[in-house]
Amino acid sequence: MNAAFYDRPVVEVARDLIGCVVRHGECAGVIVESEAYHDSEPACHAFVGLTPRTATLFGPPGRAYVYRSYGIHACLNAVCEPEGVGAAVLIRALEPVDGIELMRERRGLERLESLCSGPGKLTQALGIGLELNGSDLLRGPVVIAGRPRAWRDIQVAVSKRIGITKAAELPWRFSAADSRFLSRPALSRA
DNA sequence: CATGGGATTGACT
DNA sequence: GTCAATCCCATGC
Repeated sequence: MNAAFYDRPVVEVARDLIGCVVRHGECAGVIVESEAYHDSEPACHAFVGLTPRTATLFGPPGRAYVYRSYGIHACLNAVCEPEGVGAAVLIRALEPVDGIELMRERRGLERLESLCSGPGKLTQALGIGLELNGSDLLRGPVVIAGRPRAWRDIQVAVSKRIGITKAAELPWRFSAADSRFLSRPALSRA
């Protein structure tokens, strides 16, 4: 993975991240669900413009945007598009690959399919907190690597984004077809 | 300075 | 299916 990968239209990057690997320390998982957000549409945090909260989104591509959701959870995004454009891909679900026992400890759960099947779950499983906001996804501590061979020709499904009230009709959610590790099934349409 | 709303989750009816 | 937990921060007075 290189810097140019993220310096592209955010919807393309969201699709291409399916099958890629997120790693933090000994824990890692394959991305099976993602969503695109862009400052031109109101569901994106960057829609309000450049503020302290959105500064990371408008910064250089290839960085992590980590924010607190509902006062409780952290959610991980990959910042995309050129500096000055507020856009990012929300990582919504992973298929656990490495460090599974540590994930189980952090989550307090055994079931493999429940460890990373949601944006707040996977940050808990991988130990990703707000202190990693703005960190470099090419250098770490959190890194995203390209698709393993087995995931090279995976089928990607398209659907509507989940859990938002504004611009909810945009088909900007992507998922690995038939994955058992999604936050919700991808029933849908392009 | 006070207020209100989430890109969610897990527990409960 | 319903609902509370909990906190950052954008907005408005």
